[in-house]
Amino acid sequence: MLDERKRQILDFIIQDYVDTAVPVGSRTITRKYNIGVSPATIRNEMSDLEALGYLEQPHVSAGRVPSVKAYRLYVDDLIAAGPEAFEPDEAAGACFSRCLTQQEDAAQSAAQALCERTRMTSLVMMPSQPGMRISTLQLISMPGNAALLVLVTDSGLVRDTVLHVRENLDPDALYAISRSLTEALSGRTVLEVQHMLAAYASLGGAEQRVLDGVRTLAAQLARQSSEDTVYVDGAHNILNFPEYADVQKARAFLAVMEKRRSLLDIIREDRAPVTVRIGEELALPELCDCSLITTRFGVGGYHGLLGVIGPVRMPYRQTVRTLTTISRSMTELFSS
Amino acid sequence: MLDERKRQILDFIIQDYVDTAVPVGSRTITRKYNIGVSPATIRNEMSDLEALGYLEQPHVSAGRVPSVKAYRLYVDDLIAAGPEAFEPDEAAGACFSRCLTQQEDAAQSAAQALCERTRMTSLVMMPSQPGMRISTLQLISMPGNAALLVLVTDSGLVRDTVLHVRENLDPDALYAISRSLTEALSGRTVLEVQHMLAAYASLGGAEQRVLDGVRTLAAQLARQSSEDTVYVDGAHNILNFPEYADVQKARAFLAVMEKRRSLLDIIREDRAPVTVRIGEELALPELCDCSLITTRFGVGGYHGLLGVIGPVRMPYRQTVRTLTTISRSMTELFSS
DNA sequence: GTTAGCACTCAACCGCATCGAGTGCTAACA
DNA sequence: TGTTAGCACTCGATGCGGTTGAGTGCTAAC
Repeated sequence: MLDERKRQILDFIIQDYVDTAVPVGSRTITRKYNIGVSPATIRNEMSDLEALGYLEQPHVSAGRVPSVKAYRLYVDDLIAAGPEAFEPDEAAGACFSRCLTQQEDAAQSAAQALCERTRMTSLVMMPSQPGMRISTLQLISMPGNAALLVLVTDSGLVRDTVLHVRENLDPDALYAISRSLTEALSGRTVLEVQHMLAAYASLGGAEQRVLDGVRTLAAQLARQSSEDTVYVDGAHNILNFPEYADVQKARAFLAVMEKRRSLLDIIREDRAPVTVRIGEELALPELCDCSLITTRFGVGGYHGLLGVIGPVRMPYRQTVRTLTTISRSMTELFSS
Repeated sequence: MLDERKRQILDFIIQDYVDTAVPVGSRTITRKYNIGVSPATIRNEMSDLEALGYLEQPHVSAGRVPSVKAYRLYVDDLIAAGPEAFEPDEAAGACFSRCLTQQEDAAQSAAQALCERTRMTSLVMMPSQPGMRISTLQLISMPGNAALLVLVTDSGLVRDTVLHVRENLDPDALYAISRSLTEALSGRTVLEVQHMLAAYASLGGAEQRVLDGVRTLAAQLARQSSEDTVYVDGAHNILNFPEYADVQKARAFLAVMEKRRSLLDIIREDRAPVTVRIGEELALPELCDCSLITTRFGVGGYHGLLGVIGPVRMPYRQTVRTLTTISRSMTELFSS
């Protein structure tokens, strides 16, 4: 399609524009990248590239800017080699703490590491886990006539709540109750438990408190088991980019990041190891100057997504490296 | 000091400027607030108010803007009546969920409610709790050769971590270990526990894992017990104000909100039920266009702070109402 | 196929005039 | 003595024309 030189010039333009955010002129290219031809030749090539749809001119006396089609070409080449081709990003790996024991902590740590390293906006999607089952229930005595109810699921999720009881129960009694609760409910899905307990709505007394607590936690988990959750971090980093020097645009961007709903709708179906959406491909007017890269992590039945959102003019190669590195760490974490 | 009419004019100017963010001219006042004198008279009064330091002129042909001294006068009057004088802000109360069982959740919910209602930036400070003691330790069996270690302190804080053990321990055995752990460590401060366990650094095996887990949790709590923690929410709301239409300024603001350190240094010592800091009184150049209102909550030995940060031109009365309302809810929550 | 030369375009910048909101001052009035 | 109408003045905001300079497309020569 494109001959060698055109391709090289296009790559130079992408590279330069990603670095500087300034439209690239023919002289800039001859000066920065010694390519052995004069600006006039470059101009001819650039004119061809524009005719082919790879370049755009903001106005006639400005340099050229890569089009979405150009980024697409560049990115397709980049990821064609497969995620294995990316050498790990040590610095990103170092940001990510490996001694995390719970899903939520891991998701947040991954989001943090991603935006620490990329200086863009990161997102982590933990997929819904339908059919989540209860593994253990345990009551723990607390100071001040209270007890902590802890619920553990088969997938390793933990939720707790404080119950206020009238009399101070001794640990052995709490343990006995815990055992019978676990026996009664272990292996059931959180939805089943919710329905089962709806029947005991008016026992009264301490028993009622305990069952209400179980139901509350089951309800929380039921929501989690049916809804994908997204963590977003570093949304304010968008202010660092000249593309969002306009406060109105920045606000619109932040609003989208906050709602999360539309973000979820976009990424939910991603199945490829690496997916890149560029500019209008995102199909959200607020994000038309943005690109979104997502990678999958997880093993077996459990798959989540990591993503980075930044300006269309982003360092794709480096960002994919960072993402795949953190993805691998997450996969390791979840497979142990 | 100020005669009745001067005072009224000053209040009008503050009110109008808070609403519109536009310097207030003499004709605006006669038009909007029927005060029964001509613009010329207002001008004379405004000239006096400027000489007294209550008004400022951005430039000679603009209207007047209230000075920090004017806001100070206004605010001092406002809070002189004491926090009881503020009728509760029902709408704010409705944003705040009362069925929260843990400190962290409550703090976050309060921060959310505050910025939901004020559309500004909210902060919640939970003070350090030196001498925090361990109340209960409990191991709970988890699927996949793991155990959850839960630590409860005398102040009701809960921390947990997942331990990976080689063999799958049965619940009774875990309970027995929990009881002896609790017996050994209950009543000790988290610092003591940290030091005690440093001695057992190389037992090896499952025992080691458990002790390491306890030490990790104790270390987390030790940090929390010695450091005040601040929750910040809605920092991006600053973009809604024309004062921060400049992206550079907005970024500087967000950076301060992120670091938290300097925020903490400012509010840490607040003891009054309501404290208001206006503009330069905050002594941070990044916040020179901001005001900060804090209120105390809590009972007995436990006192935290709620705060709202917004432009100097903020609706002080309404904001104090919202803050005192949420403060009261928090106090109720903590006294139960 | 490449390149030097040249006319052309257009955003950015600057200076200048205009406009209008708002002021301070003065003199007249109640 | 306090209030007000009138008026000159100030100065930011807006708009306009000219200049500059980066960058282009085209043409002709190599």
